[in-house]
Amino acid sequence: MSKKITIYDIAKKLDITAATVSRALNNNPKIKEATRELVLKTAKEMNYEQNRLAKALKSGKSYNVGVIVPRIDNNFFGSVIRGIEEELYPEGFHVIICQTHDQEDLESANINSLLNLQVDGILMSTTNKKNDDSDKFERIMKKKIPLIFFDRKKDFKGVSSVTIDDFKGGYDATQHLIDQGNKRIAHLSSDRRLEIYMNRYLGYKQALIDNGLEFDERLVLECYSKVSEGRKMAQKLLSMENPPDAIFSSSDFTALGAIQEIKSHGFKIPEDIAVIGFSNEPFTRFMELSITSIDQSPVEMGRIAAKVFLEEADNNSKGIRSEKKVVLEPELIIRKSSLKSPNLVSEIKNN
Amino acid sequence: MSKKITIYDIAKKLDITAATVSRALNNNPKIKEATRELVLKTAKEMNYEQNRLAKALKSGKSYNVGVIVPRIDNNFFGSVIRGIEEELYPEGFHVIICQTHDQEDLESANINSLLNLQVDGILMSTTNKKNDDSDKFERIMKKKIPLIFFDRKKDFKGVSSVTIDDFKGGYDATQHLIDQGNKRIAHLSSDRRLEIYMNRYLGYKQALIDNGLEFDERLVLECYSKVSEGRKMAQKLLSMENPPDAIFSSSDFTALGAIQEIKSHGFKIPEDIAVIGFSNEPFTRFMELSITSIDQSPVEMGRIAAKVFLEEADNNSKGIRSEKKVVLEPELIIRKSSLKSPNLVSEIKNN
DNA sequence: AAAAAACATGTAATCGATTGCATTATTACG
DNA sequence: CGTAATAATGCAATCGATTACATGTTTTTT
Repeated sequence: MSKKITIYDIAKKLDITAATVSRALNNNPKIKEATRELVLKTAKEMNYEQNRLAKALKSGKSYNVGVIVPRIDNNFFGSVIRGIEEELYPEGFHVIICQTHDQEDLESANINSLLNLQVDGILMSTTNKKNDDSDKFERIMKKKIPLIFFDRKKDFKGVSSVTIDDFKGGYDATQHLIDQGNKRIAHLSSDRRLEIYMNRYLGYKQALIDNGLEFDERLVLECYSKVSEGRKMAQKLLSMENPPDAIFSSSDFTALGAIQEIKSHGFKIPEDIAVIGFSNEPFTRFMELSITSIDQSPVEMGRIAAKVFLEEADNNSKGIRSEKKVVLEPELIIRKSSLKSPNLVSEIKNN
Repeated sequence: MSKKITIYDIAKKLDITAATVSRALNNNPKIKEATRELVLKTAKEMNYEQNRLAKALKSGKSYNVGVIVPRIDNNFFGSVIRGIEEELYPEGFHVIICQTHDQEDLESANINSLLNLQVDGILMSTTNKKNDDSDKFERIMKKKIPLIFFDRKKDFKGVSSVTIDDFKGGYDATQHLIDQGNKRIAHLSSDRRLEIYMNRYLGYKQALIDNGLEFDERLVLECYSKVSEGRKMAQKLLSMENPPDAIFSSSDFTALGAIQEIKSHGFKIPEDIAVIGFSNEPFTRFMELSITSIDQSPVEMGRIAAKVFLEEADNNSKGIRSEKKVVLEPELIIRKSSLKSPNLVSEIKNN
């Protein structure tokens, strides 16, 4: 039965006002020490718990932040969310999760839905590909609540973002393949209307150019980030009159598919064809033929995104507008799938 | 600037009362059709959005549910949450995520925190191991909001749960190993104060007994669910005077560690030692030496947990108390790490 | 000891939406 | 056409906490 105890109940019991109780509980300096202690003690005795909805309604702050991702059952996004949650929880914020499944209409719906909930901020990895469709983001900005992009960002003035340097990731991966003696390097890309894929592609291209290698349009294929797609693409590459000697994939999953396909054709990895993925998914290091990949430090990304949010929320309350673009360094994790020089094998990290 | 539009703004504009506006927006039948339409139209024009906090305060329902898991950057829990989110979102509920990191004090803190938020229900996979420490759960039950356990449950009267039949999982895995001709089967267990691990262990034991095999206490080792621990345990097993010919691990990660260790000693899998894991983590099927495992259909588990919550919330409002214990069937996914009979190799599913 | 200053508490409005009850407008019917 | 019945709307309280402002109380100062 135990009904909810409110400050009025405490007030009645002590024969004082709810206002006094509220102040006592909030450490308002105008309250006599004795009163405060009495209130605190009574509150504990009566098992009082603040109604956060009421507080939120009054203050306009819900102490909830919305996080929108394509999907959560995925190591990368799961890890980012973990970082966000861990950073925000100690500050009293709660994290509300929404998934878009890469559908733009769901993304809009999620945004509306979160705004209705009066979230204090939105952290998201967008799935938005059209440039003209920025209304939904403007709705957030109009509400004056912080909007922070992570990984998949959109460029707006006044909007912060935390990303990794995808260009450098693509560049480093390609440079590594070149250093290993590969000359004809293919690239498995993905929807380049998303900045991340475009930048990985551009990094790849630049590395080729900087090293005086030919950039062959036909060696760049676009596909979804799925194992099966990787297999298909590898098949295409293998059937070319002049197949590549290495593949830089913008996804670990397509890299895996490519590896499976290449092996099934009797080719050796990395000797015949070297392969590099992107994201450093857990399985890349678990494989017997471990896969070289680019680590994006997702937990760190989440933590930083959360910190940026906290800063902005703070600035916001002071009327300051801020914009922060954090770019993290990608880390090339060299593993067996790309390392030809036997004298370097010992350098392979086991994790 | 655009301040938030409330029903009062609409009321003022139309020269009617907020009450009428509220009723019109809520399709109250007492409102004249013309008025309703006018209100709806005006609301749209003015870009009205309901303040869910106010509604929640008044109704006592927040349309938020809390989900507590050990961690979210883990395929299993990520997938369960995905299922929960997908089921609840269309019903207007939002999912608030909390992580316990397997620390019981954090679990308590999370529960308190969610209760303060006035969540309408809590879905959780407990990390609680002590039997006496049920106060925190009772706090939830006292609040009369649905509490649903998934995967790692606690048994309380009136509390629902969605789990898989871990006993059967353990039994099936062991039976499969026996069917493959193994006689000395070890078991890598984990903290058996948690029902799931206890049940997997019991299933393993029962299968041995049912098949007339000796149950050797020394072949049961307990460790954390980590790759490194799996290696350690495998080392122990290999150094026995009479090592096992198969290992059933209650975790895919320890299974992987064991496989790595076994291979490094020059033994063949599954010929010398067969290995089975538990959870069907993505990497188990990606490996070249794919790992046999038990699938727990996590997304489904999440969906069902969410459905049970919805039912209970509904019952609750009708004053009905309900309790539902759903037990899902585990599925043995046979892969290379356990399949000795060459004539069956073709049966291995590729996914 | 009176006035001023400092301190502690009370009063009442507010956040935005909902809802039982009262009131008014409309329709129906004899 | 008057009145009962019904439909539509208004009034005001409520959910629980916060807070500017008013009021009351104690302490300090001279």
